Amino acid sequence: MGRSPCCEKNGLKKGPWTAEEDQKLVDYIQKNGYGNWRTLPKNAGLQRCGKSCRLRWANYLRPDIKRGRFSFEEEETIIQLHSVLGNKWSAIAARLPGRTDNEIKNYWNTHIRKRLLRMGIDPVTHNPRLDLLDISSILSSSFHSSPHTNMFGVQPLVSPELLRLAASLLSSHHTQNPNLVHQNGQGNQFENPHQVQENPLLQFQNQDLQTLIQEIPSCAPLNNPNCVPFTSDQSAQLMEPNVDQVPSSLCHVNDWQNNLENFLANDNYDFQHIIDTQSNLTSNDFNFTSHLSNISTTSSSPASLNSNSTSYINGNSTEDDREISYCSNLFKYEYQEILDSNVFM
DNA sequence: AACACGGCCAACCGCCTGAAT
DNA sequence: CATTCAGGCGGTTGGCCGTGT
Repeated sequence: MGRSPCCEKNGLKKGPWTAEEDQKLVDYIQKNGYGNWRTLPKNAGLQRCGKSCRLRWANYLRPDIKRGRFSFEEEETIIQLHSVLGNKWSAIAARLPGRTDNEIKNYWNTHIRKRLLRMGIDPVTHNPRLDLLDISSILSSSFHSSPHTNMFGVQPLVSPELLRLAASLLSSHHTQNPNLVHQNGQGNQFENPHQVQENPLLQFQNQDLQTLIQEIPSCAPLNNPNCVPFTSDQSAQLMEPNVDQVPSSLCHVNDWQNNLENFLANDNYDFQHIIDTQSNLTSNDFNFTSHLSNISTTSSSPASLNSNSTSYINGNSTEDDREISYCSNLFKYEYQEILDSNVFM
């Protein structure tokens, strides 16, 4: 025989907890501690099963739970951890003090996942969505002549061809590096060892990519101490028509865009050489920036001004601003991944 | 004011693993 | 060794609430 049943399951209450039930549970745990969820409800005078009590305590009543909106740093941490751990919410929660797995799971499904999809990023693989590449290809063909936005309100970050190449390179790198393989053991959907040998990007030189990564202008880098939440004064300043008053720690989106465009036009990086030597690539493959042009024109948040696409990038800004930051960092991250992999050796 | 709709999130469901018997 | 269950986890649901019409 096995263990005896923990409790009589008939007649137990389900559904939302009342304040009275919460108080009973808190009082009991404060006096006796928790651990034996099997006997706890009976001892605490609750008509609930132990499982329900454990969940209520862990997700809501625990005193060290942090409430309120997720910070920019927390959000970036979730995205980065999810790219490595997948849907291991408890493992992700273990690295975010005060946040529960349930809360992170809900936040992912209601906010982050949708935003990644809107950005054309597969929230499962964190790679560009292959199902959008054909659409992106059509839209990017008129990239130079007309800065139109696509159905998501943004320009493609990179060309379809480059996305495909990056995706295949990343997938080969992920399968080579055990630290980047999901814990559930599932392989990357792009896994194909032969792609590495066939990929023309392999002919890029290490120095070219290193130069590219180092010189891409930064915007709101992760963990940058200068990227701090808006104070009320700063928010007020952002609403003022005189944009010269904006604190220097904030990066004006137009400045960032101009910097990036200047960089791309700079002779320091010989794009033409790459284009000339790679028959699969064209000049369109190196246009990254105009997706910013339609950002924040409709937002009424203090982080944005409503005219002329004036948005500011800092550590605690609007969802649009977070998209810019994430796009930029994702772009740099992808190239760093390519460089870090040993496929050039 | 009434209704419809969609977003959010607390709580439940079902499965898996390891421990107890 | 087989059986049974507690605890833990991820997926899903249903009700509440805000917003739009």
